[in-house]
Amino acid sequence: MAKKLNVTPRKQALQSRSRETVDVILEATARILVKEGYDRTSTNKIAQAAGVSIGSLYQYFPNKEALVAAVITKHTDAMMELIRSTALRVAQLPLEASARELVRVMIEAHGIAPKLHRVLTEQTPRVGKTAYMEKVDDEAIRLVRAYLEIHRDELCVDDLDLAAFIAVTTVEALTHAAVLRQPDLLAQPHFVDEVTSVVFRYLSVPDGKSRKRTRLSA
Amino acid sequence: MAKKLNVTPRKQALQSRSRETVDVILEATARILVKEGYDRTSTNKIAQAAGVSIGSLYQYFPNKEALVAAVITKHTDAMMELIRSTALRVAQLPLEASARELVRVMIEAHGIAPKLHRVLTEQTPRVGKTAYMEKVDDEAIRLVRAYLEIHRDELCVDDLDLAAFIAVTTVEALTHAAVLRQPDLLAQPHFVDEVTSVVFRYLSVPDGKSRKRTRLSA
Amino acid sequence: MAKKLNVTPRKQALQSRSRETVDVILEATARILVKEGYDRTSTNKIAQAAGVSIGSLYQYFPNKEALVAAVITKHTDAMMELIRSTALRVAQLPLEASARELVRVMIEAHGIAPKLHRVLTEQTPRVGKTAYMEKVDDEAIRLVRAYLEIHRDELCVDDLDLAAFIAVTTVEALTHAAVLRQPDLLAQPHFVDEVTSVVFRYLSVPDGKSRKRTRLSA
Amino acid sequence: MAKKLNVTPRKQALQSRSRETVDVILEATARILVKEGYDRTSTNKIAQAAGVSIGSLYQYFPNKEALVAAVITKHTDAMMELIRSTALRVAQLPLEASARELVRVMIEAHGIAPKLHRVLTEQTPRVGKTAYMEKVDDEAIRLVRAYLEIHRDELCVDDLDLAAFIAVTTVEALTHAAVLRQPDLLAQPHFVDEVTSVVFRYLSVPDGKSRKRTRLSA
DNA sequence: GATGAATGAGCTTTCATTCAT
DNA sequence: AATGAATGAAAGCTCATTCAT
Repeated sequence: MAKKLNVTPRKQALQSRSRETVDVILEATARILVKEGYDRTSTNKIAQAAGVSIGSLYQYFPNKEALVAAVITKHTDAMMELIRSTALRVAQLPLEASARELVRVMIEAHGIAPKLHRVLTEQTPRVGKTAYMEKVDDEAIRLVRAYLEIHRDELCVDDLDLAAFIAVTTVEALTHAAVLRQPDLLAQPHFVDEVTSVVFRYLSVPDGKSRKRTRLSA
Repeated sequence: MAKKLNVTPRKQALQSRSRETVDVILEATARILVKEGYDRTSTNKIAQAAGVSIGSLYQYFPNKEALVAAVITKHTDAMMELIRSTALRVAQLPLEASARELVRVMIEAHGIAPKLHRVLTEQTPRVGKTAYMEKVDDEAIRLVRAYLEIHRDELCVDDLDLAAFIAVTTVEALTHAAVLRQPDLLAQPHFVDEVTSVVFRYLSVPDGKSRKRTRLSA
Repeated sequence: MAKKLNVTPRKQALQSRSRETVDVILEATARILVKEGYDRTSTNKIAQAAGVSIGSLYQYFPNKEALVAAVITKHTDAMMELIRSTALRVAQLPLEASARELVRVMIEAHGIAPKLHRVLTEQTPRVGKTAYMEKVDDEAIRLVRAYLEIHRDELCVDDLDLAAFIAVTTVEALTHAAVLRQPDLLAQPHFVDEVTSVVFRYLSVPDGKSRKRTRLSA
Repeated sequence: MAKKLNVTPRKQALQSRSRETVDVILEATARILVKEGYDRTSTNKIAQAAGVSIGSLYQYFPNKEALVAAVITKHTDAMMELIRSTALRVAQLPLEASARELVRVMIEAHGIAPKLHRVLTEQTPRVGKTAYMEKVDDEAIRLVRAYLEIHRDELCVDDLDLAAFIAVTTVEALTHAAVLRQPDLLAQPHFVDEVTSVVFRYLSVPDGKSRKRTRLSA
């Protein structure tokens, strides 16, 4: 019943002229998504905003979804690049400092294109197999999982998969909510402190305790 | 630029027959939203699924947005009812138990109609001024804020607004992610423990410490 | 690869208003087909010619092919009605008279809407399973086959299936070619004589011969 | 109203390389016509199938119609070559043998590229002034007319124009129908016998009769 | 009130054709 | 000569919405 969607770009714009055209189109797509929202975004508006004929647009992208998918990929790639490079940098730092860096880079990543981020988050139907941000989260979880493995004895948690999931989801959610709903929070320096504290306290062995945290009473 | 939207239902539908029709329409709307996604949802499909003529549908709702808005209101009201009643119940409980109850009720609330929840979360453009879930979160934050006020001396946080925001956002995000992406997590009882732990450790005074948590070193 | 085409009409226009709309649309379709040819026929032109909105057109027909299919059905039905009623009438006539009637009715049938007939014949891609005229031919062959069965002993042919196929195809082709390419032929009365003669001489026992025609030497 | 069409190829392509390119393009056109049908045939697809840039294609053919016209010409030329050479060969043969040869060569001619033949027959709008096959038929009629002139005293028909028209149209139609709709008929040797019989009996003086056939009674 | 036929703006997409390189 | 990126008119079709019955 549901129309099958081919989300892969149409041809690999190799010449510099077409490379440029593709870029112009993607930038226009992002602009229109922000300005109009997903629903009111149309291929005609995109082509017009890009200063490109509708025919050219369709030479590179088979449909609207493919355009949005390309924008998503471009944007999540940018976010992931930041996160990955931070992950490398903090591998040897102690837990608290790393947590702080995780928070910092998440805020930075959400700051790349906050309005676009909002549209992609709130309105874009899942394209292909994965919703926007899921792949960012998934890779971030893998990176954090690896970090936790190395720092296992500073931790009071058993299930590292779960811990990584919780840490990343929490930081992502708080950052996300701050960016979208309380942008003034980001200015206050203790916002970073507090979010870091959430993660650090969750993961670390409390002072004067044994590594294994006593199970909370039910 | 953007078309002005009248999102209020058309008539109060006080008579019981009308009340019924409205319900039928809203249930059909939810069903179609789940089955087809926001984009492929059309008023004609809804009318057909509801067994109501398109004309009748427009007698009760002035446009498509109003339909979706009504579904959102209905669904968030149901969630809020759960949360509010829990809030009343736990007002006198100690912090940890309350946190646990907050987690529990959030999971419960997300379980009311998970597929609809997903569509409303991921695809529905903001209706009126507010995005779906924002009003749930906002009221939950107010309730938690009130609780924290009462329990202030069990806490190690200064800024109760921020603390409430963090607590609610975190629990909501973890619950949400679990429901949508890791539903098996919900079965494992220690998921609740862990999420409770995140909140409790963030808020509570660590053993053998003074109330005021020492600022984490940067 | 090839797009699947749904050629069935969309809804069964029961009310008299819609019945009328459907008729108007089909008449316009035939008109545009004749005026513009199949390729230049577009649903928009049809709607405009019908004095109907494009939306109304699509309420009854899912696509251009379905429109053309409906026109074909309507036209071939009209042809078949003529042919069938003639078949009934000539069942008891002797071979030559029947042949003459077959020729006559074929000319009549081709005269119903000769220009439309040309477009449907020459330009319309096969729709559904059967090309235009094939179903007419097929039923005509069945009718002639039945006739031959009854008049078997006036014939010099063995294979009645083949004989019916040859008789119908020949008459159809000659009529068709005359209508489309030599319309003046139709005015000359001996055209009917000659075509009748082709069929009659092929089928009938030559004077002074036994029923079984001697096989022509190879 | 209808766009004026220039159907003549663009340059004579006398150089051997150009000649080759033109051939490649025409073969690709035929291939695509068969594979996709006339409607879905596009110049871009043809260029791609030919391994030639769309620009080059337009260097040799001014538009799509010219391409199709060239394919038609090529194909009808091939058919006519066969028919013409047979006509030369049978000029001195008696009527029945000639008729048989006419049938045989028509079947052979229809077998040159049956799928292409079908597309050209059923879907291709008339190009220039003439429909596909009309020119084949017209020349075949001229050839048969000449034959009949020579063999006039073996015939029982007066109007040689009409007789030639009837003979050619009949054989063409039967062969055509057999190829397209009953290909198994072609395998049965008595199919040729029967078709020959149709023509021969129509044209020849019945045994024991005077040359002038008595007018069939109405 | 209820119905559903009708509307038409506007969307996605194709494709013959041009033209700068 | 060849290339293929670019063009844009125009096609097919959907769907929110209206309104005569």
